[in-house]
Amino acid sequence: MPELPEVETVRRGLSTLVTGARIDAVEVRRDSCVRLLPGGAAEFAAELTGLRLSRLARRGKFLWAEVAPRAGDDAPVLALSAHLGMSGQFRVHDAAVAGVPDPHPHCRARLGLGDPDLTLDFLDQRTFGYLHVEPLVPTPDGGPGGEGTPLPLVPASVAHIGRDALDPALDLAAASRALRRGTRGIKQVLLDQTVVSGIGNIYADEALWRARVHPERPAHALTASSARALLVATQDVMRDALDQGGTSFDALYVNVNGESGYFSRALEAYGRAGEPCSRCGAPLTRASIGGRSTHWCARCQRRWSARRANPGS
DNA sequence: ATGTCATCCTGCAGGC
DNA sequence: TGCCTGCAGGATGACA
Repeated sequence: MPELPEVETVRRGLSTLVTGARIDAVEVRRDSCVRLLPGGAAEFAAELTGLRLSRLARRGKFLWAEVAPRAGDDAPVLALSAHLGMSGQFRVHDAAVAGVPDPHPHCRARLGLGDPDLTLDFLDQRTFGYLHVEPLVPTPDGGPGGEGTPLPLVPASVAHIGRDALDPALDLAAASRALRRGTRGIKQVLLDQTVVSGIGNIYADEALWRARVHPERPAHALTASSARALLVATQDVMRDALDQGGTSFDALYVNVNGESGYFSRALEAYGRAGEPCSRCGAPLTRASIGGRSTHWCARCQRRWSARRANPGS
C-alpha cells in the first residue's frame, strides 16, 4: 500500500518526467476515479485541458500538481490532486521511446501531454484512489504546502491533513503532544492523517516495533519521551524505506507497489506473525486492531510503560 | 468534541 | 475443479 515513501518515490519520478508539460487531452476511462465535481468527468477534462503541470508536490500520501497557464508559474490556478488509495499507480509512456500501449485494464484515466510528448496513465486496480481538480488554498500555518513546492498552498481537500513525518516544517514538539491526546490506541492515532500524515498500516507497525510501543497503548498513556521516540522511529523507518524505494524504479515506469520488492525484506513486524522478533526472539503477534491487521512483539512492546517499579530485578 | 463503524472496490486465498 | 465467502486496505461521513 502506498504510504509516504512510496508516494514520494512516485512524486520524484513524475517530477522528473512531466514537470512543465502541457495537458493536451484528458480521457477518463472510469468516471468514479474523478471526485467531487458537479460536471463529472467532462468538467474534469475541461478544467485541465490546455494548462501545464508546473510543479509536483506532496503532503503525506496526498500528491498534487500545481497547474498553471505557463510552466513554473508561481501563481497556479488549480491543483490536479491525486490519492493512490490502495493500489493507484502512475505510468508514463514516451511514444518516441517505446510507443504508447493500449491502456491497461486497470487504467482509469489517461492524460495526453505535450512539450514533452508523453502519455500519463493513472492505474488503480482496487479503485480507492482518485484524481481531482480543485482550488489551492493557503496552508493553515503559512508554511510551504509540502514536499516539492515553496508555495504556502495546498489543494482544498488537503487543508485538514497534518504535516507529514518527513516535513522539515513539522513541529516535533507539537506533533508529540498531539500524539498523546485522547483515549484511542496509539496505533489509531498514528493512522490519523490529521495528526501527523503519511503513516499507513505497514509503517505504523514498523514504527511501533522500533520504538517498543504496544499498538493498543492509550495515546494519553504515552510519556512525552516515548511519544517523541515514536515520532523519530516513524521518521527513521520512512527514510530507510525511501532510500530503498529510490533505487528500485526506472524513469518511465513510475512504480507504486507497496508489497512487491524493495522494502518488504526490511520489514521487522508487518506480515511476520509467528516469526521470531529479531530483537528478542519471541514470536510476533498478529491481531485486528481498529479494523486493521496489526503486528507486534508482545515481549518487546508492552501495553503499558515498561518503566519498572523495582529497578533491581 | 471525540471516537467508532460502515462504506467504497477488486482480486486473491482459503474452505468445502 | 470450481464456486463461495471473507479479507485486505485509506479516507470519509454518518452516527453515538
